[in-house]
Amino acid sequence: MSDMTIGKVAQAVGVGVETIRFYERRGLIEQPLRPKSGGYRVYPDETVQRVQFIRRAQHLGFSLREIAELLSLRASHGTDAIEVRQRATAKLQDVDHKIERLRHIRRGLMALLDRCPGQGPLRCCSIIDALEHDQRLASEPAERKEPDMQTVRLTIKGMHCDGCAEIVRHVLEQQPGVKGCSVSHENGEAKVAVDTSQTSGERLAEAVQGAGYSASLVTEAG
Amino acid sequence: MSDMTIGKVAQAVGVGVETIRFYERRGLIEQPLRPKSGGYRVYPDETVQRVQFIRRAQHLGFSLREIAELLSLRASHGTDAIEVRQRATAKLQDVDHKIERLRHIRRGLMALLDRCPGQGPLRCCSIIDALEHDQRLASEPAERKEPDMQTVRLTIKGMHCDGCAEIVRHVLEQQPGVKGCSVSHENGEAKVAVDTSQTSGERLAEAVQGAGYSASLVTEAG
DNA sequence: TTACAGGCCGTACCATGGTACGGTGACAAG
DNA sequence: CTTGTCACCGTACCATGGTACGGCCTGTAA
Repeated sequence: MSDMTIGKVAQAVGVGVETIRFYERRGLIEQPLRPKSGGYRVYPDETVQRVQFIRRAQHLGFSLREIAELLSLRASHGTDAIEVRQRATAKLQDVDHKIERLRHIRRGLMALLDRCPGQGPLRCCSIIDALEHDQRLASEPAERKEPDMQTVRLTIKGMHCDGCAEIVRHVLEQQPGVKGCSVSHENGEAKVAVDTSQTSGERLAEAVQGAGYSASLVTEAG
Repeated sequence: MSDMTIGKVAQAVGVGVETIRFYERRGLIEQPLRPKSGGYRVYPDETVQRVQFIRRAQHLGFSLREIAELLSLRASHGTDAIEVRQRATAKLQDVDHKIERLRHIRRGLMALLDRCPGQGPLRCCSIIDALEHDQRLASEPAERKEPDMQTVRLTIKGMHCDGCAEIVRHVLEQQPGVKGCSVSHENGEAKVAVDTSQTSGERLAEAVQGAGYSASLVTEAG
C-alpha cells in the first residue's frame, strides 16, 4: 500500500489531485520523494493520514494557515499538548464570535421582518424603508407596541399531501407577525403562532387562499 | 448640500473613495452626472442614502450581488413588498444555516477539548490524535469521562403561546449538551436535561435570550 | 499663473481555498 | 513500439469585498 502516486492519495482521501498539489505548494505536505529530478511524486502512506488531518481540521474551522501551524507543532520536539489545546480553545472562541455576529444579524433581520406589512406596494415596504433610513435595526428589537401572541387555527381544504402542507406553511411563515406554524394535511388545519398586533386571522386565511387553497378561521368558541 | 464630489460622499458615509468607485463598477450606484466627458463625478445627495442603504444591507448579511437585486427591486415599478420580504426571509434562513454549521463545528471542538488532557507531551495529545485518526469528532460526543447530567430549569418570559414554547424548545435543543427539554408556555418555564460539562445554565439562558425571550435560571435552593 | 488638493483611470494586489487548462513528459500494458 | 492514462508545471481563473498605486487631469484659491 506504500508508495502511492498522487492520484491514489487523492482518491484515498476523496479530494482532487490538484488539491494535493495545492497543499504541497502551501507547505502543508512535505515534498515527496521523487526519482532524481523529474519523475512522479511517490508518497508514503502517512501522506494519506496527513491529508485527512488537514481535512478534519478544516471541518473544525481551522484555516490552512492555522493547520500549517498545527502540523509544525506536531512535528517539532518539545511541544506541549497545552499549546495545541490553546489553539483549539482560541478557535472555539473564534467560532463563538462568529456565531455571535450571526445572531446579531439574525436579530436585525427579525426586527426587519417583524415590522414589515408583508404586502402592498413597495413604497410602503418597511424593509426598504428601514434600509434607507437607519432605524437602529440591529439593536434591540425595541419594545414594539405589545406583541399580542396568539395561536390562530385555520381550517384548510385542498391539501392533498405533506408537500401541500409545506407550501401552506411557507406561505404562512412569509406573513408578518408569524412566529411559527404547523400545518397538517391529515387534519386539514394549520396552527399559527402569530402576533395579532401585526396581522389578523383573516389576513392569514387570505394569504393561504392566495396560494390556491381554501382557508377559514377556526373561531374557537370555547 | 447637493452636488457633491466623490470625496464628500465617501466622507459622509464613512467609507473610502475607492469603495464608492467600486460600487459604481459593480452597478450598485448609477453613473453620476459628469460634465461632458471627463470632469469630476457630481453626485446628488440621494447617493449618500444609497450608499448607506448598501452598507446597512451589508451589515444584515446581504452580499453586494443581493443588494444589487434589492436595489433593482426598489427601482422597478410594480414590485410588491412581499418580494422584498421574501429576500429577507431567505436571508434569515441563510443566516440560520450558517449558525447551524458553526454550531456543528462548535460541538466538534468541544468534543475535542473534552477528551483532551490539556498538558503533557505531544504524543499523548488527544487533539492531534483525533485529527490524525478519525474519531467521529463531530458526531455524538460519546460517553466521555463523566457527562454531568443535570436538569436545569429556566424561567422564561415572553412566551405567549405554544408556538413560542416550540421555538424556545428548538433553540434549547440546538445547544451543545442538551439531551432533551420540555417547555411550557403556561408555566413560563423550561426544563432542560443537559450535560453541564458541555454548557451551563447561563449559556442556555443566553441562547433563549438570543431568540428574543427573557430567560433566567431557576436556582432551586430546595 | 501657479501651486496643490483632490479626482480620474486602469490595473494590480490582498486573503481564502481551491479549480482549470494547455503543453509536455512518464509509465505500464498490450 | 505504440497507445493510453496519468502526472508534471506554470499560470490563470473563480468569488468576495475591497485596497493600493502610478501617472495624469481638474478645479480652485492665492
